[in-house]
Amino acid sequence: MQGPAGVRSKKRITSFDIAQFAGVSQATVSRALRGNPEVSEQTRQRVAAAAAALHYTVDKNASGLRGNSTGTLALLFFEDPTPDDSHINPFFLSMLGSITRSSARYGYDLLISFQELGRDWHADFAESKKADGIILLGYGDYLAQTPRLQKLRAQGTRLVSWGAVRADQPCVAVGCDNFHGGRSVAEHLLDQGCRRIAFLGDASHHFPEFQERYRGHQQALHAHGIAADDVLQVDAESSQSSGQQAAETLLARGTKFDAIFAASDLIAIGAMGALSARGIRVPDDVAVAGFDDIPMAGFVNPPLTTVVQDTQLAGATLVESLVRLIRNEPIESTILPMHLMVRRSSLWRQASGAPDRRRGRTGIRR
Amino acid sequence: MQGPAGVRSKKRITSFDIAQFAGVSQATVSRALRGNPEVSEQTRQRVAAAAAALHYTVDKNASGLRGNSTGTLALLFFEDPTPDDSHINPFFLSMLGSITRSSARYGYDLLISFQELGRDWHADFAESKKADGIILLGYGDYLAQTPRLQKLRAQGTRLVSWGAVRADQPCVAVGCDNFHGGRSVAEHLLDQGCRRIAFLGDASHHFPEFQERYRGHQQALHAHGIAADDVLQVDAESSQSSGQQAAETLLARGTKFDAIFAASDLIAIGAMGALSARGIRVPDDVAVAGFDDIPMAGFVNPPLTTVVQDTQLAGATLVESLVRLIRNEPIESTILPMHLMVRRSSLWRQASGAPDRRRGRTGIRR
DNA sequence: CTGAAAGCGCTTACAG
DNA sequence: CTGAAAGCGCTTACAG
Repeated sequence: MQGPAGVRSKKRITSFDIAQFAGVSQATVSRALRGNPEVSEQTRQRVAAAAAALHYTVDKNASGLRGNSTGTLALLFFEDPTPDDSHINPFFLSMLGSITRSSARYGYDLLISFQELGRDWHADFAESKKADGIILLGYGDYLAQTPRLQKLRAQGTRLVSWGAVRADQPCVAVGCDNFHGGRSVAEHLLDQGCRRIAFLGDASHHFPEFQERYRGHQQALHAHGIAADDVLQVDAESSQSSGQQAAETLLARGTKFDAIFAASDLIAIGAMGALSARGIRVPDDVAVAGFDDIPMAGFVNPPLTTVVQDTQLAGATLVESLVRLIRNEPIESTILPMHLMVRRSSLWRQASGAPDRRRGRTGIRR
Repeated sequence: MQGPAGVRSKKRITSFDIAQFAGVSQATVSRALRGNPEVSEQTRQRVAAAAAALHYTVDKNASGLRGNSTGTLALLFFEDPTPDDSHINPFFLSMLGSITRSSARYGYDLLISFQELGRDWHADFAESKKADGIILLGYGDYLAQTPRLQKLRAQGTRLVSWGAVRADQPCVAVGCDNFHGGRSVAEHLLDQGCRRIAFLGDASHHFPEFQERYRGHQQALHAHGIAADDVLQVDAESSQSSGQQAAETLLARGTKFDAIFAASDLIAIGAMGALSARGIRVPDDVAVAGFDDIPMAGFVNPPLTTVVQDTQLAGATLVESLVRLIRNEPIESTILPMHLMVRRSSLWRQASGAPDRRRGRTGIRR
């Protein structure tokens, strides 16, 4: 259905054709098209006109082979290997659009690839010269990746990662202010009168973003003279099913709690499902808040209070950082601001009129 | 932060290094690594071992330049130029994951790019040899694209589009069964007792997918002896704001309606917002159904009845079709099955106990 | 400011 | 089954 097998109807147009058409040498065509300032404006325009007339575009492969850049950025999504080909975290999905647009704005193509965290991904992209630089995206155990990142960096590979920003980062990172995000969620829940706030999310150093959110949470508690209680923290990774399990684990512990701060919206939504299955009402019995503001967050019932990360800005910053790295311009890691978005799921005090409910009580009701 | 400016620490390893290491010629290395069957198994293994030992990967640019394939597929998202850098249609987003995975499975990299429908996109990808084939994704006015597609096809460009599958298609297409999807929605609404079913969506030939859905809708009405009423059709494109506007237009017409069949979930969600703002209850006053089953659909209130398209299968089929095209294997357009997912938003008859409500009535209440 | 020439790292006829 | 050689279409020193 696509024309004779293996036959392209036209011979490829090359820079030599443009040279002939414009009456200059092939080398000049190349210079003119690359915007080399040594080329005279008049020549540049003649070449540009010839290229347009013949619908010429520079061959990416030849250009990439001869020069030292490919004009391509690689976006690597890291996922834990899920058996069930499941959906991508919607938060990352919404960053994808902005990363793509930003790449285009800088004149780069974007190669995307899903990687399992365990796999030998480092060789592939930089070394086979598929891309000039790499953006790393994904929650995950960054600690396990550190040696690889350091090796890559030593080889001169340009890479920027999304996530936790810390001093010992093996590469330039862009992330949002997880600490203050976590603190503002906890403060908000405390303002609602909640006192026994559970935290659902792996708060170990294996998940530095969650860990920062938890640190913010703890600081807010501390400022209110409340001691953190380990029984209120349950590990979870960022998925609905993990959130559901974590909530069930929490319920099984039989401890009292009046709020849940979930380390991500997916965890929060999973947890709300578990609560609802037990007949526990949100926010009347338990206030719930998440993190990320995925598109779904405003549509669940009740709408989810969460922390908004500006994915547009995040994507743009990632790309800009990487481009600067490629151009050998100075660049530092960036912490982006976030803000709390209060929706109904966390309005606990308002949910009940009774002032006595402001004190700790059992979140578990039947 | 990434090592000395512009300096890569190692000299690039080439196929000549592997040749020397394995004690064969460079040509043999190339053949062995490409899986050329002429190479003896013993040699192939020695080369593979050498490549692994030296962490060698074939240079994509050189390979792409010399050979006639790039090992890359391009995914082009078409969007109407939205001024507000807004979010991508979640339906397409969820196909992205499956397309990426499928590409990897066939050994292709995936280049993605957002394109404005009006722009001169055709030259870029095929002609600059960035990709061996192109996947076109997006709702949009395909009719306006037909000449371009035909030109591309004449040039031997491999391309596969998602969307309407019709005889006069200018390229191989993969799409879901929009006609039967539309019919099953309408039948379901009729089963609920609805008789005046509005259709929100551009049903012209400019939006062939919506048009097919509308055709299915009309056929179901016809089978029930109901004449289609133009006053019940309002144009909308696939966005929440457009859906909201369309619902407002419908309400402004002052005509009676007891159900809305929205041509996409985003339209449906926008319409539900408009209804809710007027105090019209869903599904009690007006039943609503959508199309696509975006992740949000199950979370809106009330949960949205919709048509499920299998995005996993869709992505896999798109990639498989394109790969077959590239390999010059015979390939036809594919229509994928879909199924109705009934949720609460359409349970109109059940919503009210009164049997007399089964007949036409005003959807507009205050 | 422009041209002639080298060469990036492969793939693939062409021989043998 | 394997090797020597040509050449894909560029970019960029090197001259002038």
